[in-house]
Amino acid sequence: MSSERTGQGRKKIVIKKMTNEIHLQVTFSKRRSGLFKKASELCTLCGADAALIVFSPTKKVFSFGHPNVDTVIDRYLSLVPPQNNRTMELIEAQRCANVRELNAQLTMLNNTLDLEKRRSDELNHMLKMNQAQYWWACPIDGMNKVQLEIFKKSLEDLKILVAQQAQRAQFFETQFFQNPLFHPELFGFDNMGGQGGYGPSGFF
Amino acid sequence: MSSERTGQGRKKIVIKKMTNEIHLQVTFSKRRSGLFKKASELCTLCGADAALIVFSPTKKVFSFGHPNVDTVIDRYLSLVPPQNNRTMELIEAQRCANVRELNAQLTMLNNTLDLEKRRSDELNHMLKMNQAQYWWACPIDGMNKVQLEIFKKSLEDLKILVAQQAQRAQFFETQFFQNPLFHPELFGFDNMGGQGGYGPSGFF
DNA sequence: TAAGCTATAATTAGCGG
DNA sequence: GCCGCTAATTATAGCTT
Repeated sequence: MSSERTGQGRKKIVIKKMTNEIHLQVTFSKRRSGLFKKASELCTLCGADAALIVFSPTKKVFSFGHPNVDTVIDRYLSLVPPQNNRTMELIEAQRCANVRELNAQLTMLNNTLDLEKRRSDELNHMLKMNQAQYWWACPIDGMNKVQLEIFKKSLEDLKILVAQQAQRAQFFETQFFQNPLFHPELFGFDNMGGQGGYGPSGFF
Repeated sequence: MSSERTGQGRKKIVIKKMTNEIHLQVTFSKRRSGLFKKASELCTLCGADAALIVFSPTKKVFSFGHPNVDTVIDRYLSLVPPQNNRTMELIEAQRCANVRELNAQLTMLNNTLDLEKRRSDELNHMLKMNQAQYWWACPIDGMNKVQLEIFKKSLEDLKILVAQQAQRAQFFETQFFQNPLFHPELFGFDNMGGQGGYGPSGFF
């Protein structure tokens, strides 16, 4: 069935123009998305500004910019930062911080939901197993007790996660409902407002 | 002699603005070169044209272009209509629409999570009751079967809700990652970078 | 055409010089 | 700050569905 040693995995390639058009399309698509991801990560991690413009072999255009393409291009074309419009700069900076943060939040949210989905599936499966067993085993025997302990623990974790998410969601809702552009005191807020670590580590 | 192996090797990191300035500099340097390498490989492998401009946190500029930066920029700018006031209005309107929509999403998400929290509490309580009963009642009697049925149903509902939310979140993530300021359909060409989902399982 | 998989190549975080 | 090292994480080439 599945364990045919079909794919040998990734092979080394030489960086030369690909000849096979089909492979080229696929490779372009994969590598393009990888490139854009790396660019966005660089911006997020290091607070760098960047613009990336790519024309596909079929002449389609793809672009990414932080804070946005034109701003970076302008800066590049004339390495003179607009001194005459500091307010706009601040507003732009604030907006970008929000968008960046928003992206991070959405990423995290997606991760969390993904995890919850998986856990939900597991619980569901476990429940089915439990039910199936009721026909031939008495749950008073240790086995079911253990299962239920785990089950209970999972539910408690879920509860906590849900509560945390609700809190986070509320936080951002607040952020956006109050037009941030008109809150100068917020202008210094650095990327993330508080309650740190929403990576896997900070979360579980 | 190869003395003690002090390094533990690479550690997983969260894609969030780095706080340590020293680490940030090093990371920027490494990742920048990696990014430029990837860009150049994409051009060579697929015959794509690309321009990449990066401003370091310390405002230094780095650029790469194939065939060269200015050519690609010109080509890009010629595709994007001049930034007249009407276009700016459209862009701004679009952005506001996104934020408004996002707020609606967050509100809904909050409501959903609230509901789920309550349901989770109920289930938890139910489970405790269930466990308590194990000492004197055999769960094979209809009562527990019914409870577990409800439980199962609840989990299934939760699973669906979570899946829906994940989809929505992904939609918005895509919206923002793909340079939302330039919706191609507004300008008559298609630069949809497709393939959403940076972050979880990637992206963002 | 796109999406998923898996083994492997490539990148890079954390240290030390 | 740059270079090198090593172990782990990520990206992805070649297939399959």
